[in-house]
Amino acid sequence: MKTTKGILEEIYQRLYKSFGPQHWWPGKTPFEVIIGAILTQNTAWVNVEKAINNLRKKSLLTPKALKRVLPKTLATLIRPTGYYNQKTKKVKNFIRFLFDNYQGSLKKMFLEDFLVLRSKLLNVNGIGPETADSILLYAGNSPIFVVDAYTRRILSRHNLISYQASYSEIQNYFMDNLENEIKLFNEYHALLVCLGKEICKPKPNCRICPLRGIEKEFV
DNA sequence: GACCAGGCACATC
DNA sequence: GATGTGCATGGT
Repeated sequence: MKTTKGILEEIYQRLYKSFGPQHWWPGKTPFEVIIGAILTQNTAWVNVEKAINNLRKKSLLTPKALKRVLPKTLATLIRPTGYYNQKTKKVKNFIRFLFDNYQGSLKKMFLEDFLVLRSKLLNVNGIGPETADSILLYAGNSPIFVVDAYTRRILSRHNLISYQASYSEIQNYFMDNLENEIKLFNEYHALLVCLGKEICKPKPNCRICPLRGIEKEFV
């Protein structure tokens, strides 16, 4: 009989052993992380990279530049990520939020208590719980666990949570049972994404899954 | 050509 | 609170 804490540690160890450190987030600056977090919503990362590169070429990866750019221009540049009209509004909404509250300064924004900032980010149209938490953890270096579709799929496949569990239920499942360490939260989520991309897909390849049978040890 | 990808807002019950 | 739908490109 293992505890939840025990099985979460076991999962982490196995993933780390299989895939190694992930060095997340795949973005050069905190601002780039934030834009990437918005653009990757329900979108393959390879397409986000194309959009980020388009923005970089036009020197648009700064708050000021994105404040000035015309929505139509922005939409064209982020087209590869899909939903480009929606995402144009989302990016613009975040930029407006950043200037209205923090004079366009990420440094000032992250001086805010991270739970207060979280609730403010959730009030920005286009930023939901996963995007907010990704911003807080990977751009702001705050101790919060990011939950995504892979997390839900992997845990429910192993009968550790219900597939219908809410975002906060899954988040608490981790945060109530893991040490409150930024580095651990960072690496753990990245490793789950790695497993999800490689193996735990809609059509899984359980034969080579490093977590195979882990739920049986739990009972 | 079908299926999928590191969500979210909004309408409706 | 749960469930359904629109948003859209690009890779496999």
